[in-house]
Order: sequence, then structure tokens, then C-alpha cells
Amino acid sequence: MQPAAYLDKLNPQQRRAVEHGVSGPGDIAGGPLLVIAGAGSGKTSTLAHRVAHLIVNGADPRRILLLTFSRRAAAEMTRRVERIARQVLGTDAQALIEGLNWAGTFHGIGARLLRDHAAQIGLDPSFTIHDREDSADLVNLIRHELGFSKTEKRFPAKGTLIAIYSRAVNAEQPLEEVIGRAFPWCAGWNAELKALFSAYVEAKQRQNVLDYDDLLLYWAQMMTEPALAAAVSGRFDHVLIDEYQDTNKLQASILTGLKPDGRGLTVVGDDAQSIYSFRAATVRNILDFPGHFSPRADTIMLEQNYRSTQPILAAANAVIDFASERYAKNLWSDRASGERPLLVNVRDEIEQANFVATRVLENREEGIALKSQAVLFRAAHHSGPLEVELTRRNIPFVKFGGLKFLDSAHVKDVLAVLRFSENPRDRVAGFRVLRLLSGLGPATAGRILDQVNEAGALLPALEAVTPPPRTAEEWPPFLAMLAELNTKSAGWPGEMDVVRQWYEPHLDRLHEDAASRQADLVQLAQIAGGYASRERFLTELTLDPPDATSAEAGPPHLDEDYLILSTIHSAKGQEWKSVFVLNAVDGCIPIDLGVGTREEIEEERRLLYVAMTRAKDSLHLVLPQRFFTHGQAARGDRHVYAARTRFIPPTILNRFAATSWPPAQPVAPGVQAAETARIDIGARMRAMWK
DNA sequence: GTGGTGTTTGTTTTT
DNA sequence: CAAACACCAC
Repeated sequence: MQPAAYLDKLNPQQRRAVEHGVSGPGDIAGGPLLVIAGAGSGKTSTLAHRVAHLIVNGADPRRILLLTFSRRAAAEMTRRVERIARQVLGTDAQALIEGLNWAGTFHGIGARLLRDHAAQIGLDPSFTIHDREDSADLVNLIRHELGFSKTEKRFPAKGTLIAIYSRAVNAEQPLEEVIGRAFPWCAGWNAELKALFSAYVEAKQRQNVLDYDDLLLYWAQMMTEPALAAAVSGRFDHVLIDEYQDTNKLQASILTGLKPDGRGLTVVGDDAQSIYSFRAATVRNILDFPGHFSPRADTIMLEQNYRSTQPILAAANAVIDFASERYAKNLWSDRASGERPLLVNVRDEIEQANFVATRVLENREEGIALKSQAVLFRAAHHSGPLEVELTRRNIPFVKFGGLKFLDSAHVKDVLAVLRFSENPRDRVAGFRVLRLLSGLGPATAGRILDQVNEAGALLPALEAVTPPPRTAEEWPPFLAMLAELNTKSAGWPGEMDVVRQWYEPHLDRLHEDAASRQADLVQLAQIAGGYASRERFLTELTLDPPDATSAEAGPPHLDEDYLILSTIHSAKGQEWKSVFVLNAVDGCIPIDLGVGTREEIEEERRLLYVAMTRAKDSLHLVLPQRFFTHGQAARGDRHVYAARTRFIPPTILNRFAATSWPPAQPVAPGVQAAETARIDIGARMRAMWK
């Protein structure tokens, strides 16, 4: 074997990271390693090379745990590992990489480990998983049961409650501290909150459901029990974690349990890109990592940026230079260019949409595919006017982030039926399903679920129920459907069709726009076909929902070209030739809700940094000057004026070029308005013949 | 108890 | 401006 020729194109730092602890074939157990990887510094490539290098030197891929931030990232990583390994090992690589099946998110891997070890921790392996909304629904149920919905002073709403609970769990902080620091307006309810959370935990256990936090919490608890900890840790020789800056204390505890002495442990991340503190992620994890071990973990910095041109990087660096605490690093690029990032002033969001659509098409004429361009924004609804404009101009786009189609009522209904069948004790699912029947409200549903619970089995209990008179007609088909699911005769994904067939008349009755919702369900059935079983489908869909509406639509879309729309959060780890950042104004970046504490503002600053560093060749920040306020008639004129984001103060304006759009014209305002109108009508006339 | 109607509220990012 | 909530008629 040619010694490590495949490592030749790595720079010295990357190469050190890849070879850390690997002395030669068979001798590959190194101490803990921290890689601080600046934006665009080849982080994914370095991690993939390291995994491949370990395997090439004899590591057993079945005993490598690779924790990533999303399943998409895990798939991408696996693909790259395979490509690298194939260069060295030829066709043998295929079989080896198939063994690399412990790659996924903390939550996904947690779910697998918990099912594997369910018996040892008193868990029924058929547990179902509640997403955030299900958890909130269950909390709400308890909130009512305990009488907190009728308090004299307003009691926190379900969303707030689950947020408090989740933060306490993930930050490993006592309730008092969480409320004091993050939810000061909820102070004074400590005793009530404790009672409520205690009831919530009991309810989850009775119903055999786990929420997102439980997947981590149970895993962490397993690691505190020596025998179990040994069993779990013993599965893995190497543990590698990507995006470590976005992990929380609970996740760090899991790692400590897995690899107490740090041998075989590699974490990679960039403190400057930490943007998930609302999920209790703490940059302290990455800052304090080296000191957790003795001797200290080795730290390697990747500072050469291969992605962006020098002017883009200089502007991004200027923005992040104001950050208060971080690993000092000096990101540099040798991709020269004369083009500074552009600050584009536009009149309002309508003009912003106009500008972006126009520039995107111009870029496309110059040979930059739509797919190589992205529009990024702070909040999902910021892209609303742009989506209208893109549709009008027939520019295809795919949107990442924001509302998923899994959140729509009809999709949740169908999933609830499957979940109820899988785990009859799942009360949130059962409640939702029963209430689909006409004449059956919350009271009756609650009573029926109590009976199911007592009987311990779904079908016998339901057969014994006398439904209310108005439900009588719909009851037998309902039971027949559940019975068919129970026999598993339809197989998977056949069961999906069984449910859809039963659901169709209810859909027609409940929703005006039944037809378009029916189309969504066809798509859901198609997605279902991609999973091996009902259990895997339900679990993985909850933990890794399709992140774009048309992302899973299948092959027909693959060769089409489309523009990327994405929240900044969902843009993590990605790059495009041309990037547009919408609403680079105070109130949007930073978002007006996020300026409460200094930490929140710092995180907003990092968000802008992440957005800017996605761009390879061209970067536009768009600044609408007026925003029309909500809560007025469609053509109302109430508006507010916005200022340039505070993260680009006058002192660093020289890193940018500024312009206005549409370009100023030497005509009177009245004439200009008339011109705008004429263009608009012309477009409509042309559209008539499309 | 259910389901329809009118009123109020609160509004980010996601595993 | 949508969803949660309160209220009222069957």
C-alpha cells in the first residue's frame, strides 16, 4: 500500500487532525482531540478523511460512532468516507463502509440504543416518540388537569412550559436557575411548575412515550450505571462528533460517559458558529473540552478558508471580531477578488423580492445555476414576499426550514393513527385519532382511552365501547381499520394505504381544501415507502423530518434546477456561489425578540457571520428601509423604518460596497410610479399566454 | 358533551 | 393573521 498518498492534498493542520493518534496499521488508539475548524476550512473533508484513515489502518467500522447534527450530514459524511476509502482499498471499501452504520444524530442514535437496551432499563421497546408539539399537547393536558388553566394570574402557556422543562433537562440546571436566567417572567410559579413537570414525567412513563429530551436523558442515565455504561461504551472504539459547538451539557455528559478518559474521542466544531443556544447548546462545551482530560486534549486549528473570496471573508471577519468571547483565530483565504460584499438598499420588502429575483436571473444568464444560489433569512416568514415574486416569475425554488409539511393537521392525523396502533397507551395520538370521528369530543375520547389503558390491549377494549349515538355509523369502519393494522396483513407501506382509505371521508368532512391535502398524503405514502418498517418510519420521521417540502419528492426533481431558500439555521454547513441575505436590518438580524440579553445578541451576531460565510464568490445583504406593519388592511400604509443591522457599524462599512435598487433615475417620483405600474401590467399580459 | 361562532392573543431559530 | 380560547345553542 502506498503510504497515505490520499492524504497529500490536505494542508499540514488538516493532516495532523487526520493522523492524530494513528501510528500505523493496527496502532490507532489516540488520546482526545479537539479540532477548531473555521468556516469553510474543509471541516467535513477532514473528518471524513480521519474516519477513512482509521478504517484503512484497521479500525472496525462497526465500532465507530459518528455523531452529526442532522441525518443529511451523516449521509454526506458516510458518502465521502466511502469515496476516500475506495481510493485506497478499491472495491473492498464497499463492504467495509456498509459496516459504518452508527452514523446519525445524538437523538437518532439514542433512540436505537434505548430500543436495544430497553429490557435492561425497564422500557417497553415499542415506545413511541413525541415531537415538540406532541409534548406540548401532553403538557397542556396536565396543565388543565391540575387546574393551572384557571389560575387568577396568567399561568405560562404550553409552549413556554415545555421550553422551561427542556432547558432544565438539556442544560442540567435546577428549575429555579432556569427560570431565573431564561424565563424571569415565570418567576413565582416554582412549586406549581415542579408539580406539573413531575406529573408530566409520570404521564410519559404510563403512556410508554419518550420526548426528544428523554432520548438524551435516558442515554445519559444509562451511562451512570457501571454495568450498562460498560455495555454501551464497549460497542465503540472511536467516537467522533461534528458541530460540537452546538451540543449542550447533557450531550457532553453522554460523551464523558462513553469515553471517560477521552481515548478514541474526536470533536470538531467552531465556536464562532454556535447558533443553537435556544436549545441549551453551550459554547463552553467546546471551549472547555481540552481541560476535561489529563493530559489535556490536543487542539488543532484549521484556519485556511477554501470557500470564500478574500473580500467576503474580510467582511465576515470584521463582523465576528466584535464577538466577546471566542477562540482567537485568524481565518484567511488566498482567493483574490475585487468584489466586496454589497449592501443593497431597497425601499421595502416588495422591492427586496424584486431585486433578488432580478439578480438571481441575471446570475443564471451568466452561467450560475439556480442551485448554486441561495437566499438566507433569519425567520421562515421573512421569505414570504419573495416566494410570491418567484412564483409569479416562474422561478422554481425549494425552501428549507420553517413549517414542515409534517406539521399540517391532515398529515399529523394519519401519523397519529399509525402511532396509536403501534402504542395504544400513547394518549396524545389516541386523543387526536378518536376526535376525528364526528360526535366524539374530548370527554368521550378521554373516557375511551382510560378503558383502553385499563384493558391493556387496544382492540378488545374498543370493541367493548358503546360509542355515542352520533358516532355509531363511523365506529365499525374505524374498528375494522385498526383491526387490519393489528394483523399486519397489509405489510409496510401497505398499512399507509389502509389508513388513508379510512381517513379520506373524514378529510372531506373536516377540510374545505380536501383535494390538496389528499395530495400531501399521497406524498406521505411515497415517503413511507422509503422506510423498512412502520416503527422505523415513525421514529425516523419524528427525529429527522424531511427538511424541505419537495426534498423527498423523488427522482423527477433531481435533474431540475431550483433556487435555495433557507433559514440561516438550516443553512449550517452548506455553501453556495452566490448568497443573498434578506432583511439585514435591526429587528430582523438581530430579531427584535432576541435582544433581551447580551448572550442573545451575541448569538444573533454569530448568525449573521454564519450567513455571510456561506458565500463563495458573491454576497449581497439586502436592507429594506420600510416594513409594513401587520394587523391592518391589505393595502394599508402603516409602516416602520428600519436601520442597518447593528452588527455592521460605520467603522467596518469600508469592508462593503453600498448601492441602491432600483438604480436612481433622474425622473420625478410621480413619473417613476407610473413606470412601475406599466411594467407590472406588461408582465400580466405576457403571463396570459404562458 | 359536542361543535359552531366570535374574541383575543402573541409572533424565531430545531433535534 | 393564525390559532387558542371563551361562550352559547343544540
